Amino acid sequence: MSKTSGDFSIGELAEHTGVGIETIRYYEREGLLPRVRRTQGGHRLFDDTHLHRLLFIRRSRELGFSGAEVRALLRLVDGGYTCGEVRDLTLERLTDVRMKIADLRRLEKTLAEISSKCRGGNVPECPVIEALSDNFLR
Amino acid sequence: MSKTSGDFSIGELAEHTGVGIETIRYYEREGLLPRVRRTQGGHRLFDDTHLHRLLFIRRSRELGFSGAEVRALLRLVDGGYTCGEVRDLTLERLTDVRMKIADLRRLEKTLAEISSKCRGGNVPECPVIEALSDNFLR
DNA sequence: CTAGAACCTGGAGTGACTACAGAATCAAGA
DNA sequence: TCTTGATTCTGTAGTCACTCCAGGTTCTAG
Repeated sequence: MSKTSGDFSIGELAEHTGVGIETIRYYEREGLLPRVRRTQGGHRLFDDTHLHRLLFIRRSRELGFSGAEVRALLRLVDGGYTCGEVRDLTLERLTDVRMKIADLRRLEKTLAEISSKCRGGNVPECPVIEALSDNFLR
Repeated sequence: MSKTSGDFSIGELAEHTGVGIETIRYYEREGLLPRVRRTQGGHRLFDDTHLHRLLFIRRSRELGFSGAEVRALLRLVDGGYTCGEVRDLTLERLTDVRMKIADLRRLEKTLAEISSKCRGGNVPECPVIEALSDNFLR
């Protein structure tokens, strides 16, 4: 089996998707990507289906889905999913993200407050430190 | 050295803070918590300072600070810094937090968008999957 | 045909825990 | 005081999602 026009080497696939070579091999090992064709010499030959699946995986990961969740999404894709199942996963993720944002905004407020009280200089006693240890993160 | 009124066992500390026993030991090993007193038998004896520090660490971790970042925050608390240094470090954290918030808000927007298009149910066509599969995310 | 770029496998390392085995210690009741 | 069962101890290994490396093989352009 040799490379034809529609095929990618692993390096080309990595370049097209922004996913590292090692990571692609890892995904294959873990079964997120299906087993792939090889050349006589053993080099991997990918095609468009791999490209799409890999982009799907990358986007899902970027959105914060865990490996297991990506696996679940892929199972749904592969085997006749229902819209409801997918929506549940997505909404769970959304709730999670919103909670993290709320937490970070509280922290931002605290950090902004205490840093605004400080005008720098070499004074070794700084009220910020007290604010940090007492107030910080309630 | 034996346990007195102000002391906690590791189990009590875990219960008070919601941090697992193994994780507390891990933090001590990694130097996030200072070396702790022991009974004659070798059991750890914690006090309020450990309690506060542990709560601080837990909260920071929950907010997505890495171990290294928590370490930096703790150095702030521990002192030995001039007011100027403290302010710089605080502002660095603040920038960091704001970037994290921006990232998460983009993420939230995307998740909300794609999940809002979905009405659930048993329909086998799902806009979430389509969104993940197509080029529509950037 | 050859040089060197790209690729291969198997294994180890990372960060931040988490789990476990087997031994020692502790606290409370008889 | 003794016993019993809960708790804690150390040290090691496992988890997740990669990432890096060594040492060897294959591919491709000139």
